[in-house]
Amino acid sequence: MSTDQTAPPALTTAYPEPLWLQAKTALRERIAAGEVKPGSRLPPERELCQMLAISRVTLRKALTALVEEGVLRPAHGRGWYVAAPERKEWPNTLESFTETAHRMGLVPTSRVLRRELGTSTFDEAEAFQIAPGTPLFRVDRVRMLDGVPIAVDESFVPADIAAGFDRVDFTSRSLYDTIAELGFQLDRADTTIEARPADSVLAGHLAIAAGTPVLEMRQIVRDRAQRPLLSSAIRYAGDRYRLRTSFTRGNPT
Amino acid sequence: MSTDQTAPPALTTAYPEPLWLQAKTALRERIAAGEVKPGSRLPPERELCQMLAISRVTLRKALTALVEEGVLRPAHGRGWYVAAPERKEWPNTLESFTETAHRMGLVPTSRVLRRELGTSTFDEAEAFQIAPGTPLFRVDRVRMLDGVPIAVDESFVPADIAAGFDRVDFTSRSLYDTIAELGFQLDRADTTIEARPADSVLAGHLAIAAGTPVLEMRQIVRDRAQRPLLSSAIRYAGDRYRLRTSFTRGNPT
DNA sequence: AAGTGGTCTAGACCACCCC
DNA sequence: GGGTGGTCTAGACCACTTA
Repeated sequence: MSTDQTAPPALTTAYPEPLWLQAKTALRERIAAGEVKPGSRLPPERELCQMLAISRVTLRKALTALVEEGVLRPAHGRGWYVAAPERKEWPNTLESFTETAHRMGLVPTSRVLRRELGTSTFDEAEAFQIAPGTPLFRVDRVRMLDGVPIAVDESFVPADIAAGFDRVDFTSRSLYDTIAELGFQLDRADTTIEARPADSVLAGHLAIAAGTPVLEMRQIVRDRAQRPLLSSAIRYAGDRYRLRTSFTRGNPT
Repeated sequence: MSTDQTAPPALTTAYPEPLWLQAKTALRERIAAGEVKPGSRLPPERELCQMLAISRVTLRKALTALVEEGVLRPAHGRGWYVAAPERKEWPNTLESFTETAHRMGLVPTSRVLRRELGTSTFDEAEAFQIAPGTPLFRVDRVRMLDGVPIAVDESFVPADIAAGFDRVDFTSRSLYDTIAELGFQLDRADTTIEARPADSVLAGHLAIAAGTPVLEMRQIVRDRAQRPLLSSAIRYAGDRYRLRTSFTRGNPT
């Protein structure tokens, strides 16, 4: 055992966790605990080095890693700042109607316009990759926030998946969640979005004038086997709703 | 020892580019040139240090950056390997205007309406998390397919990033690609989408009637450090365009 | 001018892989 | 073993911000 050059075993002399990782989690926890509030500055690097008893290079590795996580932001001659807590858990998912409602502190409800078991038309069959005439479960709903109509949702589900759906109360339940809770692995949703004028029927349901801009989103949701589970068309009153999402362009982590 | 502790930098004494960045591009170019083929090993770090005349820490910063780009893969006791040029299609990217054009066999072009260096307003400054009055580069363009106007694009870029952009021909070049080629790591694009009626100016550019539905997409594109690089608002004629994407669902929980 | 982050170095030791 | 990447340090200088 030759001399250990200096390194007084500060607090944690453990091999399992690299020092910079320990520092990173320590810093993140302090920030999460509110010791340093969002928007305010961290102590200077040289100071943090003393506090954590690590070198500056190591500290900076921890700080840089926290930047990638979106926790910190560096500012050259000024210091390290805590980023606004804008953290989304699933950054690549579209914010759902329910999520939007909760973010805005509103109550989402639905009024069922139609709910039936029919047979698929040629177009529907093509979308689902099934034979025309195959039974399809259909639900049409007006979706509301605090009782104000926001959108009209037309959804189709293959009948074999939708067994028992005629007993579900879709005024408060999400069709999406209902399918997921049946154990199906929802994987991806191919989506198109466009702006269209409202026709008279839609305008009636939304209490807007015919011809008013409407945001139309069509989705086909598939499971891991790429089997279509749900096809939906939602039409939002243009001035009452806004889709929110975050696209990624980088490498996976 | 004769000392001169502050060793004069050897060959590349350039201030503008950090050494590790020079090393990174040098390595990437060598790999791209085929000097090291995909799947094979790079020379040992200590050797590369000599070749590039830089310290190991600096070299490793370059190597790590190339990992983030997907060019290299580290293997602990074995070496650094050139990653297979697997071009993954990131599932959650929005189909770009150019991609849409190619898929449909049409030619995308742009007409520049405005291109100027101005100062940021309060709103713009807030979006970019910079001080109001900070210089911003702005480009307004009409985007066309086979000469038919499809959308109007208003984009803002911080002036320090946009250095030299006044010499770029944006009638055929993508603003997005231009930024990416400068070496910025575009990471995510926070997006909102809504349907609005066209105002008279917009309607004029798109040759549609005022009040016609328009699809409005606003994005803020950030790099890995979550620094805003680009803010844009694109308004598509409702009956001439459709956004296409695919969302994935993080399903655990 | 002082304070802060950004870059860089030389050298050390550890953990992993393979012979 | 010997070679390789992974971590860590102390100290230096540079660039940016603020006063």
